[in-house]
Amino acid sequence: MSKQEDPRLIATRTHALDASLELLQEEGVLAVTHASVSALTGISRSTLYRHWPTLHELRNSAFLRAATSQVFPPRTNGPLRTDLTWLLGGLVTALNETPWGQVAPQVVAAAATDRQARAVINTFMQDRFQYVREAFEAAKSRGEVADDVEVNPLIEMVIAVPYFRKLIAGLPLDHTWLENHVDLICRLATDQTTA
Amino acid sequence: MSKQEDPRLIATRTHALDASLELLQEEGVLAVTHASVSALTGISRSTLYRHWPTLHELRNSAFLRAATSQVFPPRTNGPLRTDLTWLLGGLVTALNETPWGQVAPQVVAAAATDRQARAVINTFMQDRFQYVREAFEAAKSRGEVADDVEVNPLIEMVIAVPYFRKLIAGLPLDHTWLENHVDLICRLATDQTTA
DNA sequence: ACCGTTATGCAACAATTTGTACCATAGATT
DNA sequence: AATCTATGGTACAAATTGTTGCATAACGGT
Repeated sequence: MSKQEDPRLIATRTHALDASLELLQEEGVLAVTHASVSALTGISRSTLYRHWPTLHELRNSAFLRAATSQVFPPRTNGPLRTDLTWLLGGLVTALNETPWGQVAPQVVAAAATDRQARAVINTFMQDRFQYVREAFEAAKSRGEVADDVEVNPLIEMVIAVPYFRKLIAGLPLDHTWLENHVDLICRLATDQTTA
Repeated sequence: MSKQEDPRLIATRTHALDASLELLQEEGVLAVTHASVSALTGISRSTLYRHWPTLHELRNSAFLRAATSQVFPPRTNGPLRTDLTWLLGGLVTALNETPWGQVAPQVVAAAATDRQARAVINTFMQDRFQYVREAFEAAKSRGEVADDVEVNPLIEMVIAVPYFRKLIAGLPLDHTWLENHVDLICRLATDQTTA
């Protein structure tokens, strides 16, 4: 049998990453160091170095935690408009009210030079894409969307705009915007004049 | 008469920022320090501290230089499709082949906690938005786009998707994609069934 | 061409940060 | 109870960061 892990290992990892995430949100990546996490948790610096030998690993662990801390279930039953509103509502909530909204831009920046950070973003995005894709496929199988409609660009649009608004342009994600956005996407998806 | 600025000031600023930009691209924001710039340029550390007393100022100067180093002229004569293709072509080139593509994500990350960096992004984006807006307005005055079409969400879509692909999703910006993207936008803009 | 002004370079320095090693102790597993 | 194993504490070397004083070189005006 695989032997259980020492509860002390789990405890320090958990506490340390909690603190890292907090620092990440409030003061940015630069504030996440072995020293600062030690000060915030009471865990000794040497212990932290044992768990995460390099700063890179410590920060990437924090990134990963931020990315996985907010999952919500997709939905593909209702009409396309309802499904998209649901999915985007979840994304909006995640960006507005969970650590991910604060942390994502920093992971994005890290991803420009760090392949581990890039991997965090990629897997996270693939999941998001998959959810939206399922909504479109379901709409196709219900006949709500024509079979020959290319969904890839639509999926991108669905997700790109909220991320752009929040991370890059610094614009708010409110209910009015959401309705409008879903409207546009649905028009593109159900327009029969597609080439 | 306003006396000229000491050429030595200009020279050090120029050389230092050139080097900062280089470091920014190749090794990320963290690599931009008074010490590293000094090593790369030969300018003494103390001189750099005189010009940029804090690390913040040094890095923000580098950000600003990256943001302003690539301007290209807008165009509003041809049909909407042509104008948009032109504008997006410029953006794609900027993101693919100028420092901005490498630097932008780092400015975005900094903007999450630093108001100066946020300002750099904002002014930069406002210019971009303005260019695209002018293209749509011109199309309206030509009667190519109905007067009651809301352009703001369209402008956002035009710009959001390439930024998302490049900075966040890590996807390529090629010619095929560009054509496709312009197609979708034009369909939204010229569709007369708008509510 | 000269002279006061100003920017730069150099060196030395304190303070902080970063990473490593060692040892004693507390907790976990058998 | 005995043996591992993880943690905490300390001390330490090395690198980094920011400051200061002074000599030198370059500039601008006369």
